[in-house]
Amino acid sequence: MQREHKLSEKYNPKEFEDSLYQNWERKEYFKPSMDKTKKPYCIVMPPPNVTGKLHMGHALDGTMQDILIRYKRMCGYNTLWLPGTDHASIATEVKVAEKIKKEEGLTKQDLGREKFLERAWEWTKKYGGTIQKQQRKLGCSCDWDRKRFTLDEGLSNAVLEQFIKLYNKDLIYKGKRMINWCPDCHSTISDIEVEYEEETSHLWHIRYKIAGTDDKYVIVATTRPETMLGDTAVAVHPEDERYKNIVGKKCILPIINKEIPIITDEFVEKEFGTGCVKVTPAHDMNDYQAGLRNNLEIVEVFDESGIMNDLVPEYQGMKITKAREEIVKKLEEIGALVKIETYTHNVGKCYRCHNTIEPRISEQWFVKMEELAKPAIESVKKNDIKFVPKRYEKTYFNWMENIQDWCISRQLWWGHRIPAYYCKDCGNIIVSKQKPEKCEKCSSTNLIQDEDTLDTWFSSALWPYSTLGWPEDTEDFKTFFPTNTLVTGYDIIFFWVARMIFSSLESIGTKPFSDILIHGIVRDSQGRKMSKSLGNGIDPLEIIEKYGADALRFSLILGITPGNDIRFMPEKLEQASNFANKLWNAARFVLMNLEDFDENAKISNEDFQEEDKWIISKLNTLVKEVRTNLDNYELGVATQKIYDFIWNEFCDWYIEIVKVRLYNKENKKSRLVAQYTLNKVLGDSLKLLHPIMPFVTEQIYIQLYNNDESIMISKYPSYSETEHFMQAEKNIERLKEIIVGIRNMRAELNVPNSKKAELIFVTMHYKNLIESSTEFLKKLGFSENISIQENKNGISENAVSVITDGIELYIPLENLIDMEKEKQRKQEEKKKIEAEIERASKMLSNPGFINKAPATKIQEEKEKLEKYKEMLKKFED
RNA sequence: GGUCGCUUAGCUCAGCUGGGAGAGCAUCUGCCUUACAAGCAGAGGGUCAUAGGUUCGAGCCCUAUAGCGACCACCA
Repeated sequence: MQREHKLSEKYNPKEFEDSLYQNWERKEYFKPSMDKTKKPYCIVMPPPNVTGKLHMGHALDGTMQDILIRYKRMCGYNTLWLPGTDHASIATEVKVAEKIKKEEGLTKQDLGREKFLERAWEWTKKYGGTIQKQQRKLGCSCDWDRKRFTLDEGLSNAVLEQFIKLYNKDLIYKGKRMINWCPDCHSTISDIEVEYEEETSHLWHIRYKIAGTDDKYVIVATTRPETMLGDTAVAVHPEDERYKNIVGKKCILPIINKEIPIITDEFVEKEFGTGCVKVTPAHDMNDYQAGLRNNLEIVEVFDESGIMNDLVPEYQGMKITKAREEIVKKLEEIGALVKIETYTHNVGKCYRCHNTIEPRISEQWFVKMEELAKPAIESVKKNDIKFVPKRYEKTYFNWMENIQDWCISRQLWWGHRIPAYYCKDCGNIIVSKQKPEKCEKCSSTNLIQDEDTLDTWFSSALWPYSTLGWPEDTEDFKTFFPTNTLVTGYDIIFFWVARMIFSSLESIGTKPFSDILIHGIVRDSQGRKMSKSLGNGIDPLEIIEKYGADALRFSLILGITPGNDIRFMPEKLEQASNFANKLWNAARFVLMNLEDFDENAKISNEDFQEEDKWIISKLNTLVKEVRTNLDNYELGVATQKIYDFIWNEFCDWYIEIVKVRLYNKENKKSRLVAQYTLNKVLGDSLKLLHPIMPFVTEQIYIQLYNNDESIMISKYPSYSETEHFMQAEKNIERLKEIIVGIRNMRAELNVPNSKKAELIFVTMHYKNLIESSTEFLKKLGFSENISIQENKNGISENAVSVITDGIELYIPLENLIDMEKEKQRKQEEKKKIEAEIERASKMLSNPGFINKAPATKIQEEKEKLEKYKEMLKKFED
């Protein structure tokens, strides 16, 4: 059969990446087979923000997942990779509000809830598909028909179901607590959404007069003088001798001249400031706790927008910052300000808008964490769920073991509205999926729903099962849950991973996934985090445009270790793209020489020449190792090994060795076997590489096998005992050594490759091997004739020698070289061997080594010593 | 304050359960050898942060120290 290939002369990913992808999608290769006889394997994709754009982090995340899913698919699993997006409540709401403000000059409130949500949906519909288009560009083989969105009907139902379940079990409650309030987003945020930033400010020392005295004072130090209006005590450490005498007395709050008690509490640090703390339970987390312990009154100073309330009319209506200035000024006037120190401390900021967080007391919905955390810790402890790398377990435990209740209500509109209804008449709370007809208690129909929505992570926490159809008992859910691998960055272990675990354990009773593959973040070439403000972000789409998706994927994966950050180096892209190019050209060569290849020809082991067995055996070992690496999530090493094999073994050696056979059309059998081997090795290499570089491999594969079957549904190569040829591996390695020796010698003695020279081999053991390899030895050894003899008889004293274990090679080059240089070279070689002998003998003469080292190791060293001794003799002959 | 990670060639990083230090880029020397100059063939370059310890043997295990980084906690 005549074959021809259609690979263009230059590797150009743009020519084929998109069309291959469309073809895969059209043929529904991304869909699970739902074949019951196959083992299921499922990855649920971490949902990016619905209106987001693909960044490098997504690219890394997507590539890793795609490698795993493609690998498992080729291994015969019934695979599902389920994609989707998150509504990202605050992020989206802020963006939409900004747009409306900019375009129409209206605020959210002007527009009203209903209208605002309409706009948000419009926005979502407009930008919602962007990231998925981009993931397609990257080659992600997700089943797009199953894509989910956290605000979909099904998922929203799951959210309600979960909420009600937890509420009925008393695991969700409404309570008045101190929460983190973002005055700008006008909403609560959870503890982990607060980011602490260092800020240089002041420490104001203020004196409070002790009641009943004229000249006795207590001095407190504070970073927030404006909250002093809400002070309801001053606290000192119980063991602080300095203040023993005033404890239990009262002091007078300046400005409002109110008497407040002086109390003791353990939370006060004696060494800090003056050792006296003003306690403002309404506006500080610690003070709040201290207030609870000491039964202190709670006095609020400002409202939810950060505006001073009517506590002191003078400051009413001021912003916090303004009030601070005014109050400091006032304190100075009345002589209560003792000193101002410059002070650097951490200030809590909103992770979204980066404005200062105000701790406030407010009535909110919480998830009770204590009970939920226990099984979540347990399942990781007993390895039911495994972190890769393992060290992240510690991070997880640390957090889970110290977890606080989770504030889940948000004063936002874009999200799942809390399914709680309040009876206006009797105050009863009814939690139900739909608005009840009437109050269960008083039968009033005057019911209103809670205004708040849920934390976006509440719905994300259900993602692994809500996307599969839960609470319905769907086919997908039955087949794929619990899912297998979760791939995500360490930055969302708390936000997301931990919450998925306890949510699933609680409401379904099983883990949501078995393995958690954690990766780091992609940094810029200087190691900085990529960020909008720095403008150092690299757009994966630009990279794909320039280098192709394969190169991007390869550069992100090669040589990485799980859980470590990676630096994005443009040089690495060059490497990746060069590799694709190398493979492309190798494929062109193979295809060129396969034009008359008979695929149906029967080849048996006896037909192979030594080099065929060598490469097949090498490939066989590679297959075994790569499978193990991929099974253990060592994507970086697996990639490195495939790269090394294709470039350094297959291209650099096998193809070069086999050229002679391909060009000699006389010896049909030899040529056919070479063709067979090329075909097989290239084909299997493509398969091995396919999960990492899906596009080039497919493009070549189609040409190689000249049919319609896609590489992505082909069988991943597996190790075969019958393809293991130890002796052939050793033999070819020996010949490689000889050839490298010749090349070295020529380079060092400046013998141009165009000067052909005779090769005289002296060997007993490798006679047959060399005889059967003369053709390629001539080519790679820059020679036109080769002779083999069993001893050195008749060889010129001045012939250049290359000595290896078991083979001596003499090359009569006397007329072409500087004999002085050759002598030096020989001396160097000899020295190296002597050094080896010394090393081995030293080891073997060490009684400790002989007594304690494993026998195999000792034997190995003995053999080496013998070998080098033998070689040294050859030098001295 | 606590936890974790990193420190290996000029640069960016690999190095699995301890058994002769690797890659890519950069540098230097030769090559347009009919798949590939995005290439081929060679070369140089490392007391594996420091100091101890365990071991016959340590880049790898243990202890301490230093520098860098991340996360958690939050002393007002």
